[in-house]
Amino acid sequence: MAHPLEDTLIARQITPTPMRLLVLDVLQKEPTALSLADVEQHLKHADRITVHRTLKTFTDKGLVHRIEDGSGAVKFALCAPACTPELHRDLHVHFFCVRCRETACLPAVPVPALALPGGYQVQETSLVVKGHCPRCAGAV
Amino acid sequence: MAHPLEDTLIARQITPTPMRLLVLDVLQKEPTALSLADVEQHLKHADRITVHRTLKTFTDKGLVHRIEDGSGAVKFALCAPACTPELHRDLHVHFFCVRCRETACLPAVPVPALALPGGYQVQETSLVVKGHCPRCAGAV
DNA sequence: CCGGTCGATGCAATGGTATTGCATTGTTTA
DNA sequence: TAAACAATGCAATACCATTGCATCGACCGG
Repeated sequence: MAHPLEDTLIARQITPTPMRLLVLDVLQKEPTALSLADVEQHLKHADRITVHRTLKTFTDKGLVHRIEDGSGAVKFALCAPACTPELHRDLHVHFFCVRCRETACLPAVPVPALALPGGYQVQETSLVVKGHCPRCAGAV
Repeated sequence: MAHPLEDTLIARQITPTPMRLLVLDVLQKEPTALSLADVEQHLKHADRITVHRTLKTFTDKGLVHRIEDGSGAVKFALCAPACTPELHRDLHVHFFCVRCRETACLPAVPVPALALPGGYQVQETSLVVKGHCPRCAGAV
């Protein structure tokens, strides 16, 4: 089809706008998770607040997921197609490199099932591994 | 012994001071992890920056561990005695209740071993589960 | 064609948390 | 006693996230 980016937004019930297409494009091209400031830097002429609200919209609609990697800033990455706003199905591990401060999604490593004590109602699980990524580990 | 709090600090090579003993006392008495603001609130007359540096000292010495639970503020909780500044041995799951915003350590739930792709050098693993704690789940 | 409504955008301003600089206090040590 | 050092406290700063408000533009009914 002619406009795959637009279709991606429409499938999530997000009105396609130029700004949203730009943000989505950046997210699709980057292999790592991006913070608000990262996206802003890719789109030199974009307003910070608008990007912020765009990412919030994407998150609410289940298009991207938030990653709190401990870097101080929340990062965002595209969700798997099976994810919905209500249920985040794409439970994978995130790796935060303390050297280059990049956060990578590791879809091949699922979050293992946990046996919590009784009474806890789980909504979401976040598993972040910190260390050196292959590139930085080799460069030391 | 007469001063178990002092001995705890000395064992970690931390000079005991009144302020540090107070902070340690608060951490020991609270069952949940505490943020900087939480500790500050327990110690009405304590300076925020001093508490901050006290917690930083404790973290550096391996007495407490940092928990980034996504609440926006970093929280702190006492480590197991086996932990050292170099190696954090007490790898357990943390539970963040989205209702009361309290973070609990779940020592009974260890972090499972992960099979990461080759090349990654792991330093630290953080597993935070979000949802409703037993108290809040029952109160709904 | 016109006016109204609504969503999206952009600027300004605010709030909260973490952090640093510097002066002061207090304790140890020569 | 004086110097040295650690700990403390105040002031100021930086950074990220968020909200309020005004504007723009598309869509819709009349």
